[in-house]
Amino acid sequence: MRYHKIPDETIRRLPIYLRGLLFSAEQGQESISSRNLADFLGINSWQIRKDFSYFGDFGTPGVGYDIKKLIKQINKILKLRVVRRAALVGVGNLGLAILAYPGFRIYGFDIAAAFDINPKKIGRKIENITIEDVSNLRTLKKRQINLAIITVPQDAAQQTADALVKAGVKGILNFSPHHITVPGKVKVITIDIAMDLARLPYYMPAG
Amino acid sequence: MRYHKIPDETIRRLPIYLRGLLFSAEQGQESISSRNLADFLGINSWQIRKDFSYFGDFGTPGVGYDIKKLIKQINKILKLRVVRRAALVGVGNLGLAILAYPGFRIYGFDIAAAFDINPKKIGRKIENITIEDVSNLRTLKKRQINLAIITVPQDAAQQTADALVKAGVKGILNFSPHHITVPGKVKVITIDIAMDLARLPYYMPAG
DNA sequence: CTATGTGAATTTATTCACAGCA
DNA sequence: TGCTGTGAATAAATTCACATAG
Repeated sequence: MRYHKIPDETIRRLPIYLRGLLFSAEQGQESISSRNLADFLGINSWQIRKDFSYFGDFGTPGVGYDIKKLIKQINKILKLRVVRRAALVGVGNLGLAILAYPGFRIYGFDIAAAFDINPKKIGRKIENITIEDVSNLRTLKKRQINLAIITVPQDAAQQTADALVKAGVKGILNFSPHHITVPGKVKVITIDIAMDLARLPYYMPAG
Repeated sequence: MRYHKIPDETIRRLPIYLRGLLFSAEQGQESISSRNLADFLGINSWQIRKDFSYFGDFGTPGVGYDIKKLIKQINKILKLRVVRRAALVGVGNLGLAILAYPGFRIYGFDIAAAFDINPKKIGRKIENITIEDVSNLRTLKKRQINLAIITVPQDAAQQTADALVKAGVKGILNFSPHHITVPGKVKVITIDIAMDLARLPYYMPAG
């Protein structure tokens, strides 16, 4: 299996592994067994071993996996080795929460700019970032920002995406609960934070 | 295929369909073809037809699907027909954003209570909800709240979950980027809003 | 002629079971 | 003995192609 393409589902799990490995590294551990990592993350150990087997040799039988090497390799696969600058568009409640959310840093992301359409918000400084008018979006290319997070109301999502694509953005994380259409070169991941709640009752015992 | 179990992946997509169907209904449409729904949601039309085929007969060849019937049926499957009351624990930035987020209502959720550990926040009123001390969590059972949303810092996630389970909660949407362990009867869905961003670079063209 | 509904084919992912190494 | 790594087996999901109904 060594030289096969890494399955999409494995790619989806890599950030989860990364989180667990970074935590273990922080604790001073140097290696971890698939079993221990499994318990910590709530994933099966054979799933972890299988996933890791798609790339390289990081484990020592009887001991476990070399944490540092594994972190390095996962970062390489996910192309996270360089710090990536991202722009946030829409500084409403959700936008504010994302600006303040510490979790982006551990994956190497730096939210470097924030935009809004509301004149009252423009110029305000949040988390060391000065909010700019959306008309400034076209400066993103020069500023070497090619990732964006959309947190605008859903009826503004598509036009925001259009402006971002025009500004040279190549990846969009869309928190507006609305599908957006972009040229094939641009990758979009859409998240509706309410949607996951919607399938919780299905899995809950009757009552 | 009519009488088979609905695949988990289909269940995951049902809330997406619901969103599209509710939008179409709002526009005054009475039926919609798999193709139109597909374009709107960014999903393949054959995937939609296959998914719908797992339950009942809602389509008319040459016309499309009956929107109202379909909404009713999806709500029934997801057990969303009754308004469900949910509690939110952790009124930080993300918690505030979720309290203000309108998207929960369309799936029939009502965030009916909010809790925090910080005495300065307790008693404050946000979106018509008075923030209570976490020690009040044990009143949830009496108040018939059996769903909860966790937005506390990650080191407090497990103990929050424990308190929720003790209070009779049966489903948890966990926004703390940390796996939590609960008895088998309780369903947990964990979301890390940064994690999805982490796999964006992998799918982006080089540059 | 348009659009559903579904068996069958294909692809993809998960799970198992165990050989082999430290 | 403990834990990795991986072929093989199983399961699940996607995609196709087309018969069928309005």
